[in-house]
Amino acid sequence: MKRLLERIDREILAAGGKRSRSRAVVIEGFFRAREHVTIEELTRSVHESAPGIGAVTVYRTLKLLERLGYAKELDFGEGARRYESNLSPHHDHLVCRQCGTVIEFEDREIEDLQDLVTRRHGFRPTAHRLEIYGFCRKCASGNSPERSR
Amino acid sequence: MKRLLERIDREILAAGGKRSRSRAVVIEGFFRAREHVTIEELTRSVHESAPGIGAVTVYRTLKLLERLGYAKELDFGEGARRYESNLSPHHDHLVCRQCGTVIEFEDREIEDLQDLVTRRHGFRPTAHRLEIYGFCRKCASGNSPERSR
DNA sequence: CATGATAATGAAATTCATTTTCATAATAGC
DNA sequence: GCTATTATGAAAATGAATTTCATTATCATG
Ligand SMILES: [Zn+2]
Ligand SMILES: [Zn+2]
Ligand SMILES: [Zn+2]
Ligand SMILES: [Zn+2]
Repeated sequence: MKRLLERIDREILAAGGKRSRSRAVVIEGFFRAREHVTIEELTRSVHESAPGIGAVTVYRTLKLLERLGYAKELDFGEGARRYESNLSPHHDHLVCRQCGTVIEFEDREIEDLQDLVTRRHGFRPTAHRLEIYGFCRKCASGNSPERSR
Repeated sequence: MKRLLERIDREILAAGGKRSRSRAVVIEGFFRAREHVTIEELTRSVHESAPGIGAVTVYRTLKLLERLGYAKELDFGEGARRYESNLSPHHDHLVCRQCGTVIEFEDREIEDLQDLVTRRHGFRPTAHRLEIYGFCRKCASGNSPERSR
């Protein structure tokens, strides 16, 4: 973690930026937070140790991390974006509409078929999103837990 | 088209709704519009023949069509939703980030693999979205046309 | 064809996530 | 330390979508 934060700091400096305490707190908070976190959730968690940090800084810091390639913006159609760290390899998502649980999956075959499709259309892909919505095992089986997020 | 509009009218009546001129104009406009239309585009096109119709009615009518199963809400991450008619069979989208062109595709294998994935996780799927972003043939080859939408 | 009940409309107001503005504070490099 | 520049946070602005509400249109019935 320390290494990671130092590396990001160096990249910010190299890009003409400056270090800042607030931003460091947000970045560390982001990597400690669970995946698929909303700005609002992250802001609240950051406020526990640093109440002075404005939500705007959280917004700005996540945009920055995204630009640097460390964060990925997600949109599960809830009205507010989520972010996940981009350290783990590419994956797609199963999103439970009942309890909000998000299951990550990676399917090499699907990815390969996507490449075939784009090639067939002369399309040069830069990114994709595959989300499957529905009900997770628990919620599908009737004993639906509370919506946890 | 006439048949379709009558059928929708009947379904609205059956559901306790009433007919309305404005709504009929919006619905017809929607089915005549090109696919993947935004509310703003549809409102503008509707205004050409019926300037009095408020955008709110367009919003409401598309929500209604969605509830009845005739329209599908899309979100290509542009900040405004798009809608497409739900008459054609399921398909997914290639979206060009340069010119906005949207190519529809349907890949039985990908769909089947998605089913496998969900089953593997005990997940009961109700919907999915697969969008591949990048550059269409024209834009990838350099002679990038203007952004058309 | 009234008439009363209910649904639909449109303008304006509201909501809510996100972005922008701007005055102030912090940081880097000298 | 000094200066130039970047970062911050509060407040304001933005913009899509929704809600409110007074008015209008539509339906069923007599
Ligand atoms: Zn994928
Ligand atoms: Zn994920
Ligand atoms: Zn599909
Ligand atoms: Zn489509």
